[in-house]
Amino acid sequence: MESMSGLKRTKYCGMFRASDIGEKAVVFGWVQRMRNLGGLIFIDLRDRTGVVQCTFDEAINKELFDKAFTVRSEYVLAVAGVVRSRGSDINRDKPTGEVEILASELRILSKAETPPFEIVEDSDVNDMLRLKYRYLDLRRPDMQQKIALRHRITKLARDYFDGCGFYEIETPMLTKSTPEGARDYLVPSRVHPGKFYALPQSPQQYKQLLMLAGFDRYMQVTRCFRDEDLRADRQPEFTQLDLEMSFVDIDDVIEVNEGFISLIFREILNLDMPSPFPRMKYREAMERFGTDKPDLRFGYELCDITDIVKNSGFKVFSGAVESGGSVRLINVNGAAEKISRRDIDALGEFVKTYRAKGLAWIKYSNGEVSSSFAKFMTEEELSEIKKRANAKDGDILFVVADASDDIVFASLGALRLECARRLNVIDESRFNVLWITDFPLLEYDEEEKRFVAKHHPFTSPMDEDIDLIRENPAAVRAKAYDIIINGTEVGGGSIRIHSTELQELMFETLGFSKDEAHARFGHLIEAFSYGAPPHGGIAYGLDRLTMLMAGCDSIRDVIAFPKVQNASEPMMASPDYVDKVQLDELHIKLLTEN
RNA sequence: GGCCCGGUAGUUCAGUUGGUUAGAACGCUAGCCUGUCACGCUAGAGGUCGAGGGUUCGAGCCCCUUCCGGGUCGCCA
Repeated sequence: MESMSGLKRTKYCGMFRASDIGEKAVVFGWVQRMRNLGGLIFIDLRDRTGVVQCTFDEAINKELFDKAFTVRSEYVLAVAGVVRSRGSDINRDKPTGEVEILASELRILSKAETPPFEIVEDSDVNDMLRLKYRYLDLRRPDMQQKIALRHRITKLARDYFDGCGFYEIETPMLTKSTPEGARDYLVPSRVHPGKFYALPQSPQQYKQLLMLAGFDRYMQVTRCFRDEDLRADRQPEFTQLDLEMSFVDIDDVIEVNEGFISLIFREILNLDMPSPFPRMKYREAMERFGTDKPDLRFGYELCDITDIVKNSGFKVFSGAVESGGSVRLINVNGAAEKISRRDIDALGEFVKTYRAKGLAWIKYSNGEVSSSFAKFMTEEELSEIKKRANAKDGDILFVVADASDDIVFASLGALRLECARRLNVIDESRFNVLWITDFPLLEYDEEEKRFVAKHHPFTSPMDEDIDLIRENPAAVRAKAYDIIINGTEVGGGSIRIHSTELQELMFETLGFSKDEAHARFGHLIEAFSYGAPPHGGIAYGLDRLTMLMAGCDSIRDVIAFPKVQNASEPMMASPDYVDKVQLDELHIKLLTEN
């Protein structure tokens, strides 16, 4: 091990260009690769900006050459020398390919074991191994770029919202468990035996209280915690870009945020996102795409044929209608020849995961019709279906019938995406952004036999729907909006309730007694009584936004130290057992033996 | 909690109806090589086939259990 003392970096490795020829250079970095040609050694030295080639010539300096010979991959080096041209041997694939550093000094600052996997771009290594050695995985250039991209998004966010008059204000991590919503991560209290803090699922109540406090505009880049199962786009701890504004209605929030989204796409991806962004009502999104986060980069829209088949001889269809459900289809245009019977069977299994009972289909191919259900239908019904679906020769239609609209929507919405993926019809270079608005305020929960808030209990109903709350809660629309990019919900927000009366009515509708409501949310209700401005906001999933902009399939790729499916973290090996002394101090007794 | 997919050398993978000594590429080690840049050439080392049990004359392959990972449904106000 040698000291770096006396050396000062002149430039990052990836920054050397022809204009630097003749300059003295000092670089620090990791050995990407060594090429020994016998008498001539090239070492590619890597830092976060890229690689630069360092050259060691036996004929020029035998001692230095011999030292370079001992270098291995991932050693940490300091190299001093002179930048020189590579003459005719330039490498056009690398930004630094025209030059090299002819070394006059080499210091080995740290040796390295052979890493468990190669540190190269786009390496295809088992996730568990990558995460166990995440510090090595993060050395890979593509990972460095993703983390850098994330930094740029947060930096632009802070600057942009600062320019719009937002204050960045921190809210507590140790807070209180909330009755509704996701499971909380709990933190035991040493000083209060038997009591627990909860880590925030979101700073929702705090940011509303900041509006009542008169800060007018607030933003925060903050960690949130939800103890639920993981997905490719869900981690137990994740980062929200959280905003709240006073004296605003829906359009005011949307306008500020369209400015932000346009800015980051322009600055980072050099893409123009013309605002205003399209808006679609929740009901339309469900009817056309079967989901409240539609990907509009392709067609295959849903089509309702309930009225056509309600009296048909096919009991699967007519029965579903009789039970109050619906029959809908998607037309996978031009795919009749590309989807085999085996594929259809697989897609049938696919929709069953969404609780559909089966998948009916009809194929128009070379003037012939084949179908799983045509024999039960009249010619008239079949021609009506074809007409409604706008089907042509070469198309295949998939039909789902169910007594529950939710199941029809969920399965066809997912099937639509699955077909698009299988047929590779999505233009991945495009970004499709839109707002979904007019969400229902409430949903009926069959298990709890009561209405629950679709968004959260502080969401304001539409002004014109307030009177409906008592007589027809299901029909009340919320002042809520989600921003969807490429079929991913990257943000959501709402205008909040700011009157005590309306908030109490809301709690009443959700089935809380007055006492319960005050026990759980008394602080908020009381706060509203001291002068609350109309306010609303939005929260972005920063991980998801970064994932989309980085072109990744999982948010784990844009989180430095993510967790795996069982919510553990392989590198630190968390969670872990703790000492009994620690537990005693926290007044905790385990039910299971360690 | 359910369903689907996967686990073979350091890494990524192949491995035939169950049949001799489990292979390839990359990486690694050593030697040669002065213009490479995925350097080249030569040689070599490297395997509890995730774990446990079973069937069989014989299991990487078949069966059971289990662990781990990925995706997903439920869940995620």
